[in-house]
Amino acid sequence: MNDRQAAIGSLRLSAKLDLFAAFAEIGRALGNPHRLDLLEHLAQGERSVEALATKGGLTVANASQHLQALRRAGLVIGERRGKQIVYRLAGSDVLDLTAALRIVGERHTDAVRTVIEDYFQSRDSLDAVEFAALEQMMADGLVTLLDVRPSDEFADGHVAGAVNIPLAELGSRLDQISPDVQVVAYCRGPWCVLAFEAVAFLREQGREARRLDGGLPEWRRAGLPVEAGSPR
Amino acid sequence: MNDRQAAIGSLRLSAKLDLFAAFAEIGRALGNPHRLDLLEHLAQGERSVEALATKGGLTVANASQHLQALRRAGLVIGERRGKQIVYRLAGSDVLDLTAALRIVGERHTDAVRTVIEDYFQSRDSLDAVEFAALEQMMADGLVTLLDVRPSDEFADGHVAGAVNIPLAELGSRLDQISPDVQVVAYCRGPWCVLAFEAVAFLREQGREARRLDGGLPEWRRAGLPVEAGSPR
DNA sequence: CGATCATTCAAGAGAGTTCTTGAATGTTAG
DNA sequence: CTAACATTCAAGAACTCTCTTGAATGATCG
Repeated sequence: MNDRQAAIGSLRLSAKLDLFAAFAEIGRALGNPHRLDLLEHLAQGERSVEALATKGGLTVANASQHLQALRRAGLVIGERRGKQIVYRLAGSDVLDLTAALRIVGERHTDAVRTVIEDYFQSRDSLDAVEFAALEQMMADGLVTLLDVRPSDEFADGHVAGAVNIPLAELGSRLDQISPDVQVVAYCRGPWCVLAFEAVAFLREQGREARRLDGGLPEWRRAGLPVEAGSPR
Repeated sequence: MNDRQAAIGSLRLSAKLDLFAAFAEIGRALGNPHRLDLLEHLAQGERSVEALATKGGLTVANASQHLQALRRAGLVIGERRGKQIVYRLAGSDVLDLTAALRIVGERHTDAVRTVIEDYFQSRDSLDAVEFAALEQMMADGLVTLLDVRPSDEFADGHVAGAVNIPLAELGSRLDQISPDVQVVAYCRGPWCVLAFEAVAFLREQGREARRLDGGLPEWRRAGLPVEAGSPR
């Protein structure tokens, strides 16, 4: 029996480390800002390596390497489609994982609060509109729903009834937003900074503006209406 | 307006990278097998640095460094209590995060399946007993619930009605387990290898044994009865 | 079938992580 | 106040990660 006991002991240690090493690989994949950015873009829909590189501000070779790290961790899947390789999230549980990461970050990490407060003086801009509240406001005609992502992403799919004004054009197209109703802005996800900035800018301009609590992936996942088509 | 536009642009980039860097720090904290092990131990209850170092097979200085990485990421909290510093999980959302990590690992990472299959030839041992099923079996008197953690952890808190036989003593204390009823084994959590090995060993010995789907932290979190006291 | 395009591979410089060792800090007990 | 104790800090060696550059692969198009 002692041989078996010894075997159990040594086996335990290596099996445990191997198992934890596999989980740690997923953790490491989440441990880089660019890779989190890539995951956010992939949460919008599938994308080619080149598209992801452009959106993420990376060289193609570098983006490819990050995507391979994500693939090894089982977070994304790459599939050849014609000349390109198209990546997508490996499953909806990946969204759950990033959401869990976000919740821990929001609650416990001073860094996150500090970053947000550094850029947006008033805490009000943190106060987000829930999906259900937005639907009510839209039904009542009390709101302009503003999608501040770039036009190509809007065209690829957006919340039904949203108007697209990319953040960069917000200043010059302010006259296209009725001053009489509140604005609710959204972008790629709950951490997407575009919406924070749009809200900050609109408030500076004297508009009543708030952020939507979540972006397109969360909206889609809640089974709420999404439409696609060319931007205005 | 153009100044403001430019400001928005540059701000956007740095704010985004800062935010994602904060989240990535949490990811990195999850990106090391020893730190995942420490989190599993902390999920049992609060522990001093020395206790964690011993359980994790680390030097005290090294354990301290890992714990500080976890603390910077907002995953654990350290509090001075007398001469010692006692660490605990920063919140229940940390359990949610590790659970999300586990789910992605189980579904998508070949490495996890490979590791498990390498050590446990029969897939049956993966087939875990749910909490509700266990409660029914216990009510019917059809089961021996076996806690295979070391005695000190058992004494610190365990599932009500469980019997403690640490894995290392399982061979020599086999006669203390009735051969007439099924055995359900559990340990520290869903990835804890002790229970896997106990099940493998018991099956080799011709016993009917299965793993509980979760460990003490999950049981406690489900609001199910926990008792503390000295081991037999 | 050769040209072109998208992606991956390979190698290397620079930065960050991990673990070890020994000293420093801060708290308690006598 | 001093000794003992638990933890943290600091520095350095070995290793891993990240990004860049240029070449290699593999698919499509004419």
